[in-house]
This record gives sequence, structure tokens and C-alpha cells, in this order.
Amino acid sequence: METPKRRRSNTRARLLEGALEVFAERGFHGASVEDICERAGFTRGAFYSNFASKDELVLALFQATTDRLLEQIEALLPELANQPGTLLDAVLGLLDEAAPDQRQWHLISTEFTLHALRDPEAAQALNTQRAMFRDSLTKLVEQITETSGLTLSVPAEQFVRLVIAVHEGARSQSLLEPRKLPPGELEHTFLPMVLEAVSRPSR
Amino acid sequence: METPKRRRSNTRARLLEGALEVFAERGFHGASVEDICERAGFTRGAFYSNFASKDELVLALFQATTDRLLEQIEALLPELANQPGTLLDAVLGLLDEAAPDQRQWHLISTEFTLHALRDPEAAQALNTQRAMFRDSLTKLVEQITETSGLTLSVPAEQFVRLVIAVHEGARSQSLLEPRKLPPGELEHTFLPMVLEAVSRPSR
DNA sequence: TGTATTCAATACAGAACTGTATCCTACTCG
DNA sequence: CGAGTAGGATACAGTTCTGTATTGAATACA
Repeated sequence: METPKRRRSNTRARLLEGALEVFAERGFHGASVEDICERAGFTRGAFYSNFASKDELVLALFQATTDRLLEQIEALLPELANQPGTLLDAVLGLLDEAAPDQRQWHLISTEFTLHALRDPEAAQALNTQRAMFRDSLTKLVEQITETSGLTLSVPAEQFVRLVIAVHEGARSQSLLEPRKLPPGELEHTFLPMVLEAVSRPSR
Repeated sequence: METPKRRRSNTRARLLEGALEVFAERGFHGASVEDICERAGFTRGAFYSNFASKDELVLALFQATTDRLLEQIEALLPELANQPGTLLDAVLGLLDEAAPDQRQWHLISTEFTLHALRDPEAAQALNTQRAMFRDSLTKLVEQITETSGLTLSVPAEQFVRLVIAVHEGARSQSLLEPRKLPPGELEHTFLPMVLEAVSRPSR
């Protein structure tokens, strides 16, 4: 039961997984195809049997992580929207739990971002991914503000953009100074401040 | 009058400048030593006569840009502190005018950050630079809040960290979507909101 | 059971890059 | 004006990486 096309997609998955790790450690350009294969437990033969080039792998990897992320979010959304807690909890919950390994995720997504800033095609792909992510978060925010009687002083999407900016900026700082800034601390300090700034109980 | 050691430091400078451009275009790993030399109008002979390796160049480049940045800030500070305008104006002024070419600066500093996240030594260097930058900004904020009768609801340094996070996060977003988000627009939207969140007239 | 097919390993050719060693040129200075 | 030197170009050797072509093994199928 583990043989026909299953095998292929399995090695593909392992290659993608290996690529994720190696890219996080050395960056796109810094990681050779052989590094990736070695990490995945294959040789280059397997690689070129599954991907035409490293660029194609990068693209596939982006698609895969994107799909997985959106999937996780879909799963998380109803839970966060309906369950107890405040807007803050929900937003933090989505931002935090969407990325299992903070550090690796940040490295990879920064790498993608950098890549996108230099390549319009990649920018396009990344932007639609980010737009979907923003939409999810926006919907969540709208739902919760409605049910909890809050009013935002700016449009929800603008608010979400701000939240994302703060989150990413804070994460960058805390990863750079892990001793002084425990992971998540900055975010959890900043976001309440921001939230308080733009939301007030609707009368 | 342009000959003894002047020549050397001149080609060094040109190499650094070329490196800055090429790194911005292709990233550290993506840029070969030869690319850099070509950009600067030299061959590899000149390079290895001035630097031991690409790593050393990166370090020197970081130092050079760091020095230049701090120098500019020193020059800007008194002007911003004493002249008219609000806290917001001053902060925005410092953040905006410190980086002449937004895009290139962002690419390079992101690249540095990524590098630092993987190399503790680089992290050390980057962190002391960022600490100095934060200190400047913190002093500026403290001065202005005093003279303008504002009180921050959090320590000034914490406030500055938040401002930097917002600034970097916003810049990243606007560079990714230049059509939808004109440069600086997001920052200029977000920062007032943040500022309002944590500052109030001291009674 | 034997044949065909699929997937990955191995072997190989070519390109790119790095770093060194040598050479050339243009100043400097006696 | 001539010897010495510094800075940079050129040539070269070694390494690493990519991509292709061939081979081998395991499975599907007749």
C-alpha cells in the first residue's frame, strides 16, 4: 500500500521538508541542492527527478507552506471566533499558533520576503498569500468586535495591517535579542497598547 | 595630491559602495566577489588587495554604514529636538531622513538582520548598533516629551521599541505593495495611532 | 514468472567562483 | 633621472555546484 505514486510524493515531501530546514539555516542562495538532498536523505538524483531546478523547488515550497498555513488558519478560526476571551486573545492566538516554530518561520518568511522584493513574480505570489492571511484576520476581528461590543476607530483591515506590522517588527527584535527579550514578550506587550489605541466600547 | 594612501582608501570606498548596490540587488550569497568588483570598476585583484574575504567585506560594509547612520543622526538630533513641531514630527523626521534610499536601505538592513539571526557574532554587532540607534531616539523622545508637556504611559525605551517595530513592519508592507501603498503612507498612518495610544497631556 | 516501468543512485561534463601567485604600471623619493 | 614600491590587473589552480545521462533495483502487470 506504500508503493505506486505514494512513494514519489513522499520523497517530494521529504525534500521540501529538508529544504525548509536548510533554507532556514543558510538562506536560499546559501543552500546548495546537495545540502537539501543530504538533509532529506537522498542524492541529487532524487531531486532532479522531482524538481526541475532549485527555483522550482522554492516555488513549490512557498506553495506548500502557504497551503498549510491557510489550512491551519481555517481550522483555528471558528474556535477563536466563538470561544470566550477578548479580541486580544483571539488575535494573539491566531498570530502565535499559526507558526509552530517561531524562529524557523520567521527566517523563512523573511527570506521569502526578501526574494519577493527583488522578483516581481514572487512578490505577486507573496502578496496574494498575505492578502488571504489579512482577510482571515480581518474577518476574525470584525466578528469579535461585533459580538463583544467594540468599535474600531479605523477600518478593520487597516487595524489588521497595523497588528501585523507590530507583530513582525516585534518578533524581529525579540529574535535578535533572545536573552533580553523572551519570545513573544514584546508582542504581548505591544499589542494591548495598540489595541487600546484604536478600540473603544461602542455606546 | 591624490596618490599615496588616498588612492587605496578611495578604491576601498568604491568597492564598498559597489558592494552595497550589488548586495541590495542580489543578496549577500547571491553576489559574487567578481560582481562587486565589476560594479566598482575593478577586478578581483583590487578586491583581495583590500579585503581578505567577502565576509570581511560584509563586516566592513556594516561598520561603514553604521558609522554613517549614527553620524547623520548626531547631526539631525539637535535640529529635531529644539525646532518646532510635535513629537510625531520629530520621530518621523529621524526615521525617514536617516535613510536616503528607503528601498535599498531596507533590503540591506534586512539582509544584515537575516545574517545576524544565523551568526551570533554578527548579531552582537547588529545589536549594539541598534542599541545606539534606540538610545538616540529615546533621548529625542524624552527631550520632546519634557518640553512639550506630554507623558508616556510606558518607559520611553519601550515606546521607542514599539515605534521601531511599527516602522519596520510598515515599511516592509509598503515595499511589497508599492502600488497600493505609497512609500511612507503606512508609517504616517500608523505612528499617530500608536503615539496617541501611549501619550497623554501630563496634568 | 517474466517483462516493463518507475524512481532514485551514480557517474560525468561543464560552468562559476574563490583565492593565490605573478606581472605590470605609475607614483615616490633619493 | 633612476631605483624602489604600492596598487591593481591577469593568469592560474583548486573547489564546488549544477544539470544530464546512464545504471540499477524494486514494483506492477500480463
